[in-house]
Amino acid sequence: MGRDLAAVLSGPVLPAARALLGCVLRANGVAVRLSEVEAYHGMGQDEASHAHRGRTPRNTIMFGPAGFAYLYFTYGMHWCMNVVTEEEGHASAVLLRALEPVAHLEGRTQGPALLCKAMGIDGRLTGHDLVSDSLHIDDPRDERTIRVVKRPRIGVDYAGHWAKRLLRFYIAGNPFISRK
DNA sequence: TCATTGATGGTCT
DNA sequence: GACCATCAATGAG
Repeated sequence: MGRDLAAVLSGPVLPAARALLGCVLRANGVAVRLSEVEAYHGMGQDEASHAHRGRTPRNTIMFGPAGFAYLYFTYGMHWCMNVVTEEEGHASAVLLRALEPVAHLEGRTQGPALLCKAMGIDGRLTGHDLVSDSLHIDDPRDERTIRVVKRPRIGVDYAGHWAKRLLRFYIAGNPFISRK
């Protein structure tokens, strides 16, 4: 991971989420481009965040330093991946919701669980950093400006006014999006 | 096109 | 015991 991206991930979650759009994720030898993400704030704030009630065994990686993977298992069958952001002790993260293949890739990639399935990512990677051979995120430093669409997050209707906040981001015009 | 539901099991109260 | 940052299949309109 480049120095600039690492610095942004160590800062506030909104710019971090924005910066991850268009970045190249590589896992198990496959490279893809991130096309849709969601931002989740830390403890005591965001009612949709896994960390909002405090630290538990599951979410403890969210409280660590930025640039690590937080994997969680949900609905009895799906893995979803986050990138931890902000400084150690602040539990915010960015959920990876969809990606655009850059080479041949089997299966659909529009949705957080589909993304993990297609990339062969599961709970074994939780707590893993994003600078290794098996898991890596890089900013391609593309000169093109990415137009970002902001929408409410998916599947968090229980979260009161936090459900309405525009914390879901995707690349405008990109077809690899989980939902219109 | 939209709403509903079953699958399936970890996590937290 | 209830809930769940999901997905695919189903059926109504």
